[in-house]
Amino acid sequence: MKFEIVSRDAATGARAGLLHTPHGIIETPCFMPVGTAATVKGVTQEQLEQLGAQIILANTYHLYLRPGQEIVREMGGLHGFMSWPRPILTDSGGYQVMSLRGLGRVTEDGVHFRSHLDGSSHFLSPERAVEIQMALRPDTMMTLDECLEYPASRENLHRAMKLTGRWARRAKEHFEKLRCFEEEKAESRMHPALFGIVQGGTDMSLRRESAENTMEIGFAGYALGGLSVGEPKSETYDVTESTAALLPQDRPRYLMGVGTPEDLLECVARGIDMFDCVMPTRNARNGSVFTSQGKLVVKNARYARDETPLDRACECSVCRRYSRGYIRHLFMAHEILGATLATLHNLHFYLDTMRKFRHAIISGGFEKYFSRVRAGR
RNA sequence: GGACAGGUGGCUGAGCGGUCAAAAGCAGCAGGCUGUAAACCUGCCGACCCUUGCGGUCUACGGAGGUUCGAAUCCUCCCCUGUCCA
Repeated sequence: MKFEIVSRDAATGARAGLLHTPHGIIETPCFMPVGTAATVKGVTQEQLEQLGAQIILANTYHLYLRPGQEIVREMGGLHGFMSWPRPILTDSGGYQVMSLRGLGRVTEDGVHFRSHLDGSSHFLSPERAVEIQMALRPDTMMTLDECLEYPASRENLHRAMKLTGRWARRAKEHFEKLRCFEEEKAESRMHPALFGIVQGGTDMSLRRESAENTMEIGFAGYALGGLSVGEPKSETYDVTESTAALLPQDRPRYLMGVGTPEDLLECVARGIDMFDCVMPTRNARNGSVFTSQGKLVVKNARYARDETPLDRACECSVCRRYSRGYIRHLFMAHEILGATLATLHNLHFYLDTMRKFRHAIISGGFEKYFSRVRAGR
């Protein structure tokens, strides 16, 4: 997977690049909407294309449980299955180790867990995660990692980081084996790329060790995991900056699960190329939208008679046509369209924000942009 | 006209002598959401006051009386609603 850097900001770590994938070229920095169950909740694939989403996420754990990776494989992989022509990144299920921790048990081999759907027992290993993802056929897949909640003891962080490292090596080896097998059978010329994940919490010595180990194994791209799990913002930014600086210049850097619009700006400035987060979609469904003036809880009573759009400065299809008063009504009436309109707006806001960052990096105005936006807060 | 059943906070609806400003749900108000067990979750939800405390005062379980130290809860009368019988 080729990654070219098109432009670097002179004053910050920000960079603009092009990531070549089997399903097209992604302009970075980029935001990837989250579509866990092979759907970005509330919007259609056509709408995602119109919004300019270049790449979306899907989830190994969730798709393994339902409908099962074999069904997805038979139906043309994720791209055929969900009729999405652009790139897809699949997460490995590492996040579910944390979010569903009550249902799982981590061992050296992998994760034993009970399905949150029906309680049935399952086992996910680094090799298994690779196999499932190979069947899902994304453009980019992730190694299985262990993601810990904040706060975690240094001892536990160390253990999880070392385990993630051993899992990364196993995943890489299995991935290479499967790839060779595919090549022998001439099944595919367009292989997914595998990204490794750096763990270590907010402890920089652990982060450094994890980064060095992950780089030694060698991946097409490097992700920072285990951030924005409850730690103070300053720590998130410091760890991101210091860890990004350790990673190869010529590989994409992916900050997993982050974040707010503010987080995106701060972390683009620290050299991150890729982001994903459920915030724009989940918050939208819960009646809260992002605007150029900050967060707006559109379901609040104060907007009942508000004829203005969600964001006056926004040019999205929702803001061009619908009022806050109408959208609030849809939420109060539990009409599904409310969630869709808010999601369309939020995704536009996120995607447009990233496009602006990229444009600023390329045109040489990123630092000015960065300072202005920071000063505006 | 008669026989039952019933009238409780915006709604539905528990409570059936004190621990009741009154369960629960809904509605309403607000907050939270960061690699999605999330169209979810949490808090508030009679009024007023303050030293904001498992604080005080007032008003409140159809109406008016009564019994009782004490009544949404028991008694009497009245009003209203529903079902059934004439």
